[in-house]
Amino acid sequence: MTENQSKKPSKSDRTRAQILEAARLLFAERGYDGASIRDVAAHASIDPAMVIRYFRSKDELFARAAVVDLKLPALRVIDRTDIGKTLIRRFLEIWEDPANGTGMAILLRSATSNEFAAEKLRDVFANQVRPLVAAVADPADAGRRAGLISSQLLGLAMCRYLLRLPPVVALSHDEIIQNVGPTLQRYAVGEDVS
Amino acid sequence: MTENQSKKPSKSDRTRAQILEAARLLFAERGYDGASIRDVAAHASIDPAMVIRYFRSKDELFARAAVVDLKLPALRVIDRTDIGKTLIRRFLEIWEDPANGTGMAILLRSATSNEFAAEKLRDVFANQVRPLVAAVADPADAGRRAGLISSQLLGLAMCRYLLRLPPVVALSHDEIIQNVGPTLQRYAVGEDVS
DNA sequence: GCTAAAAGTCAACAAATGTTGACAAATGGA
DNA sequence: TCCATTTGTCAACATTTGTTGACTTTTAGC
Repeated sequence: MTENQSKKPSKSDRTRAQILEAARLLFAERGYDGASIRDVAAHASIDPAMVIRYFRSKDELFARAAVVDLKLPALRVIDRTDIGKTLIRRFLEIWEDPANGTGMAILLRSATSNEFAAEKLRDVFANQVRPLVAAVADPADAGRRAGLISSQLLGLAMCRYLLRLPPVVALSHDEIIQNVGPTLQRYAVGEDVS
Repeated sequence: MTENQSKKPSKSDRTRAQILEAARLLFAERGYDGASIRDVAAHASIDPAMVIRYFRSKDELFARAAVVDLKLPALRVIDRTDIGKTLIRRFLEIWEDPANGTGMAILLRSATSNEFAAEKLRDVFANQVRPLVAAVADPADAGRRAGLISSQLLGLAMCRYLLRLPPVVALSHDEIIQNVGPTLQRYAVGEDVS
């Protein structure tokens, strides 16, 4: 395998990193179809052939670029009445953090027209949001509750970061937390959620 | 203008309609980039050149295909305590109606990577959702409230119809109305929304 | 039935795309 | 210094794409 021996930061693993960085930027801004290998190469000041040499194909490059780890807080240890606010607060942090925010943008930007991205995005919510909800609510309801939470979080991200709907862009963090927090709180542990 | 004189259903305006129907179907399923003119032509059992003849370009074809009218009910005349449920109920109807649902799918599917679609989608919420909210809430807050509502509706549509997140797909209409209704109600007229 | 306009067919274009292979330059250990 | 491996460059490929123009077939009024 060509995995890191964790020894040499040698020479042009840097090239590899530059390509990946450029790819993440462009995939996040333009989506899978909109970002060509030539665009990525130009952005990394490198030859298009190098992109293929380092990553075997565009699909594989995209797979390497579309990495996300929400690092959601364990809801078990937080105040049960603050689940909603904690969730939305953490979510905003993720989107603002260049590393994770870019990953989410990459997935969301391409998920509507790229089955791989769609599957990856479903995975994120199935493996990172749902188990988290299962820890605080009846596991039998966890799927539905996680689905509802996902719909609100994903819609907010769409409106604010991709679609850039002006009134949603204008919201401050505090306003979002105050407004969306209660929604998530109810979806997570509300008794009226069937 | 080549507008209908509302006289002749003559001959191959039908071709035009077939092309448009095929285009709407494919744009809704695969997005702007994913649906080629040749695909559309094949689906309409017609020559690709005909697509260009009838609609001058792919952009123009897309513009003709991406038509949406939410036909939202006037919130003024409905029970003020039922705004949320009415909204979400109407929204579900739209997405199930082949005509309007397809239009929304076209826009949403392409909005993340096509600026025209994004602008059109922003228009839908600015011109159809916002004024409706302004009729029942302080007009000064209408933008923010409409934005929040949009985020939830759009996220639900993403999860249920495009991303097909299993737990969200599994929800019945009644469950959605019961769960999402209160959220929209609070976004529309809730006193704790800043 | 004749003819002009409409509707449809066909082949080809230019551009963009993912990908490849042959070749040159640089690097680093012996 | 020499040589083998790595790193980079260049030109080209095959395919797909939107689009066009020349041409043929069909239609419809006289």
